[in-house]
Amino acid sequence: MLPGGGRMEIDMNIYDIAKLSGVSIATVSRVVNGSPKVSGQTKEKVLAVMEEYNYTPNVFARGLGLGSMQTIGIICPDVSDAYMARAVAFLERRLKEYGYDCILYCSGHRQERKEEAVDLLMKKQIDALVLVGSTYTGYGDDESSSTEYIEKAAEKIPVFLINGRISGSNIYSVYNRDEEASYEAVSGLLRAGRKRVLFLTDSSSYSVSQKMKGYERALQDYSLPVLEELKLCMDNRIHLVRDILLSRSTLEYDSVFATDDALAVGAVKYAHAKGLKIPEDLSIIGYNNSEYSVCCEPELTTIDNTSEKLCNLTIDNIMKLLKGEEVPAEVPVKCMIVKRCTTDF
Amino acid sequence: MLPGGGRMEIDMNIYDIAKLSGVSIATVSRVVNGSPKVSGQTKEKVLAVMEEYNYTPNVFARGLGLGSMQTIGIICPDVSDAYMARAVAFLERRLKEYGYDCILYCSGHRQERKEEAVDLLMKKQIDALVLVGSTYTGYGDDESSSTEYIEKAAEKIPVFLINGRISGSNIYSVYNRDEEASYEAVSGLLRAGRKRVLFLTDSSSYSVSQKMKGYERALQDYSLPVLEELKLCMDNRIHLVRDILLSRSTLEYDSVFATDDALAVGAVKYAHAKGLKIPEDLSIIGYNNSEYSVCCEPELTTIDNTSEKLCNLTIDNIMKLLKGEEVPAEVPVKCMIVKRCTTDF
DNA sequence: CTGAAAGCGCTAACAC
DNA sequence: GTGTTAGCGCTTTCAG
Repeated sequence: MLPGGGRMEIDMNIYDIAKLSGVSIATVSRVVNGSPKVSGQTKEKVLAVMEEYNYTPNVFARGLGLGSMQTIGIICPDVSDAYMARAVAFLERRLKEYGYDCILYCSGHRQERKEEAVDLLMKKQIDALVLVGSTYTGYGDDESSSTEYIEKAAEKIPVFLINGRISGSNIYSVYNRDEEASYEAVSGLLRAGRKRVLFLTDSSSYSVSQKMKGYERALQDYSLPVLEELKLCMDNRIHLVRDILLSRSTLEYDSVFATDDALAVGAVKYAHAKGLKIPEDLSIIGYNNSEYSVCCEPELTTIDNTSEKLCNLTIDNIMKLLKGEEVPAEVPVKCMIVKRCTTDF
Repeated sequence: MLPGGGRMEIDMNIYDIAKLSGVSIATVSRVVNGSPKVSGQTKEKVLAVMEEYNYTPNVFARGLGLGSMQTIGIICPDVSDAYMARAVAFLERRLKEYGYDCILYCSGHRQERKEEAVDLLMKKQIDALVLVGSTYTGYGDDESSSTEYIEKAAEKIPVFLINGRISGSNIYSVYNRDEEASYEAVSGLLRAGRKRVLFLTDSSSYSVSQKMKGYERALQDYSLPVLEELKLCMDNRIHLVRDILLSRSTLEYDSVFATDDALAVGAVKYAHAKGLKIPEDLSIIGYNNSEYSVCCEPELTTIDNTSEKLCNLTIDNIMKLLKGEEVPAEVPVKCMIVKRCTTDF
């Protein structure tokens, strides 16, 4: 039974439209693709018929001929992470403006699954690949991390790294100057008299390694030792972080530099649980300038690494490249420290 | 110039593989699709060749024939929202396990853009459509909100609502019992002696309307008036909420019931700014049991509406349906109140 | 400017 | 079991 006044919604194909408008399928194809060599009259006629019957070209058939489906693959370790989510949301929105669809893959941090993600996405005949997060830079969770799979993908389609850095042909990196920002932040801590800075992270990635470099460089500049015991890695769930910190009761530190806001909030919770005053007894710095940083009490001093900026630069690159223009292989971006209440500098 | 020892990576097609393994394309197709009627020997031979040349069937050609690409469309208003992000991450992961890819669209809350999202996704020949969030239930930001576009999509492919509820053929809803949970929560507030409960929300959706119903029913059960001035709607950005609340200095209330944790945190920040004690001077309840709720100080009493549960039920439905099994059109799910520190009940 | 026809790579009847 | 063949719907030469 059909609804009252509704037209029967049967999918039409190019032949139907051609017949209905009294032209050949080639002509229909031309107007669909906006070819200039169609007379105004025919064009309008065809357009009218397409409109009337609500015709949509079949993407598969079109893809078969063209070998492209106006689709861009996005891979990130985990969209439920606030930083990733913001980046993906932003990418998706901008890319859609340009008429591209996004296929999303969450790969986690394991090498094997990252390779699989790239593999599967490549089979989808995507036009470009965007990798969000510096985990895709050979610093995965397991030793054997290699970026070969990315370089291989780049042989076929352009690969864009957001906050990652791989050099290779057809690979384009936009990343934060994390080393620099971390150096500044930790220096601030040391300048304010802190001696033992806990380095808190939740993964090992290029970005984390940069942050650690900055951390170590600052320590060295202040003639302080780099202590392995002061480097901790754990999942970035607030209560979990607090509890782990509480359990490590013999570990001494007067400040925390976290590679992610949620970790820093965990440290804040730890301070509360121990009755430590912030920033007097414990000074804390987060990373990402996420909503978490204004959620806790006191609010976090954090590093703003504006994923929007990285995303925008990347999208510019994508569009340029797809239009055949030249694009820079590497774009480093400066991050700013947002001073709030968990530090006294 | 080709890289040293690498094999030339030219895409092969089914004909190449057929030739190389000395069989017909039909046989290759059969082994690709795991057809049982292929002898073990031939199968292995073909498999070996496919492996050796790293053959991948062309998805377009396959899609053209099958009219499907093992792809499921996901639409949500905004992945950068914590609740959505969690749901999308979860869906993506589970769906991938079943061999489905996800195309993601963020539609915002405007009717026009929601219709566009569905439209565009339908053209991608997706096998099913998942709508995350109750905004897709005719309660969008503008008056003219209709769910006709969803019903129309459901004529072609099954549509699954996560935390939304539309009845119609080929539409399957899994949603929280928000009315009930809100009733319980607000009743708790009233039982503890609160008289003026601020209702804080960030959108108008089916879910919000249910929460409001529960709120109003509780009020009525305690013979308290439903005051329109105590219903506020604003973006769920923490500092923004705090500032708006501060600016509405004449508005009086002794408790807040928020439809989202971030809003509730905004209220916590407001209380801090005004020097109000929580929960003594201001009692606050959030919604979603997100990390925000354990991030602020004191930690939020909130309603756990476990998107995981809704997602799991939905995925079960999808898989059943795609296998031709029967599935329930509606599955209501109970939400629990997680009591933490911002209430005194 | 327009039409005819040859693919694109794969699936699924249908024969053998 | 295996091969042959006719599409799937569209793009794109190549003629006209």
